[in-house]
Amino acid sequence: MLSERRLQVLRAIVQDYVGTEEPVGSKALTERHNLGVSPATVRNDMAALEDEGFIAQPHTSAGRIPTDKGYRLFVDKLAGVKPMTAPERRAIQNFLEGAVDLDDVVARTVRLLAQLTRQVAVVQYPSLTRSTVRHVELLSLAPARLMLVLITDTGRVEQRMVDCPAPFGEASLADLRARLNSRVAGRRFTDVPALVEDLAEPFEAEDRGTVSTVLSTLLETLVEENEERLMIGGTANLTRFGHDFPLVIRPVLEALEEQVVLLKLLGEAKDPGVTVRIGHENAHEGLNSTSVVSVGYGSGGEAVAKLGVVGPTRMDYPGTMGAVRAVARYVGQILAES
Amino acid sequence: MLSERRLQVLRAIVQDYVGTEEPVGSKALTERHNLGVSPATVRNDMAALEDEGFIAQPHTSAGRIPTDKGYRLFVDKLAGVKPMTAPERRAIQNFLEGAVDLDDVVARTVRLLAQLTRQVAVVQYPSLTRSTVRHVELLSLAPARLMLVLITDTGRVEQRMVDCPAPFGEASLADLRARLNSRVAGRRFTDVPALVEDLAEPFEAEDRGTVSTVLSTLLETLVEENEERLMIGGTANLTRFGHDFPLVIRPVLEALEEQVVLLKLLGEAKDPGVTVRIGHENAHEGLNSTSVVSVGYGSGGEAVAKLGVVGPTRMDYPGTMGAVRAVARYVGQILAES
DNA sequence: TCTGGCACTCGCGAGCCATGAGTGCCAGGG
DNA sequence: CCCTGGCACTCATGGCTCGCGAGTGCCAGA
Repeated sequence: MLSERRLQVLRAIVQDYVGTEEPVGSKALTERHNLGVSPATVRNDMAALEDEGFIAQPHTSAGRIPTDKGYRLFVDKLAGVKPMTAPERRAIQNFLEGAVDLDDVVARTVRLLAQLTRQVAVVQYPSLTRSTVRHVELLSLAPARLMLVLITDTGRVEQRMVDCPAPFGEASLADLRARLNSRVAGRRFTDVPALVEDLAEPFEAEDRGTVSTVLSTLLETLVEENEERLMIGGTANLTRFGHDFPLVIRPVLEALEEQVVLLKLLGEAKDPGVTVRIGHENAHEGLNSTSVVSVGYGSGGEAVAKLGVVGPTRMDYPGTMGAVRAVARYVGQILAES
Repeated sequence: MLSERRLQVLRAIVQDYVGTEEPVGSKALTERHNLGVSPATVRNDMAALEDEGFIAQPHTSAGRIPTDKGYRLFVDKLAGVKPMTAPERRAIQNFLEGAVDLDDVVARTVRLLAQLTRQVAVVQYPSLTRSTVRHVELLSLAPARLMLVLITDTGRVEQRMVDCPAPFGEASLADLRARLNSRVAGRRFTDVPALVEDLAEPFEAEDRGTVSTVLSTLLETLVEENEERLMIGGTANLTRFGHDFPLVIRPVLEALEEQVVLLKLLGEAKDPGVTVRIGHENAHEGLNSTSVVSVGYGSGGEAVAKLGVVGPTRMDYPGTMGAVRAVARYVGQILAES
């Protein structure tokens, strides 16, 4: 097992490297951190850390840089989450409170995260599956054409066209609208299928076709919208990646364009708290030299979606984790209020 | 005035430079294009073109590259728009026809444009001001709380909460819904304010407050939504910018994050056809080394929004213009159908 | 187990030079 | 008057050497 001092050496290496972007040597370490030992001792410790795979040297006569494994240890054991200061928290709250609708909340959150962390921010829209139905509306656009509008408790609105197998009268429409809402309003999306199962029964034979078409469209909407949307921002921060960045930035940009990839990325994190995936821990190849810090957020006790940032593995983990956690908390509050 | 041959020399320079990314010299020019004259003659022409500001040399002993002014002349006089081939057109149409709703149309358009041009694509959502109202729906969420849903002919849906000054009965609601739709359905957004002016009059005194609240919310929606949305994609193509790209890419990414900047960018183009803004012709500083190719598109004869691409000034203008024009045409078709 | 000392490695930047692409200019010919 | 071949000149580029110095590993002694 690694001695206490060796862990401190690792911590110092991570901190210095994150700060300077340059490989850190034994001498510089003893100067900047008072470890109470000489460079030679530190060298021995570094050799041990390298044997264990926590640090590596880019070329023979250079200092050491942390490996993914080194960052992992740092995050797990050596560093906490740096809480936001009170003024920062107030600023976050003020900024988010100005939002007028759900799109705006998400847009503001992305901007905020990107600015606070100076990294690329990713925010998932609140998921429909965990949401509840506020209202279902049916509009008649043409004799055999309806529009179905679904309104969720998070303020999201989804609409679908429905082509009816047969003309559908206004009276039937009002009837269906009333029955539908009395069944599903206030209920969770996941419960809806069971709740509407026998809804077509009371209708006249001629209307049943349309009713079941409407119902299946509704159910489809629930399922389809599980391909959840998300918003990203702060891509300009990619230029902070480092000197070799032309090679690194391209796959990252490509990955960021693939919503599927990002959703999987966020989805993988199962922890209730802040999750950090470092370098090769990310399944997607293009993101092998990035770290992803993510956390769930939600309007109640329950997480309805995730948000996070993507940055270089060489990032300020405590600060980033603190910012991500704080933003998630306040977004949750805002959603609960509205 | 520039002789015919000099224009051909300029055209050849632009084409070669776009192809090779390297300054082009007199000898290479005569070899690759059969101009029928010797390198020495070309040199004289080049000197003249340089005097006029159409080309420049990065350093003394290097070839020439086109200036913004050179590209401008090329686009205006020397190059046409390269039409898409039939298979390309079919592919565009097929790809866009798979779209299920407006969001999907825009998303697909962005992807398509980015792929065809290998550049950054920007697509503006169809504007509300030029659209017409398909339907206005009013839902009662609570005794004194309504939801207003606005559906446009382009398939866009906007919703707003309305807090009523007094409870509003179901009968009044149905009445208002009917009157409202009979007035505005099928009408242009710009005409709506005049059309609903006296709509509150037939109502009972106790309801008038609510009616006028609803109306003003509706009008607000029209105005607010002039802050139009847009979608961008293909940012990974920024890596094609060239060798010096770290310096260039950053301001571009920053500009792309500012929707306001992009909207202004697209808005500036007034031509009915494809508009090209080259390098410093772009008002925004960060985009001084990029060119923007944009065009309006719309579901009828009229343009309801713009789309375009942002790329390096050294781009294949004829091909890009062709792709942009073709995509706009097919998006218009798709919108008209739905 | 820590420390000081010492020899060794090797990436980096400076300086130097040859190369060659490309230019401008000029004098001669159609 | 315009085009052409020739010629001298410029200068960025790439290969090369070389010294510097940061950083290491190892060892002997406290």
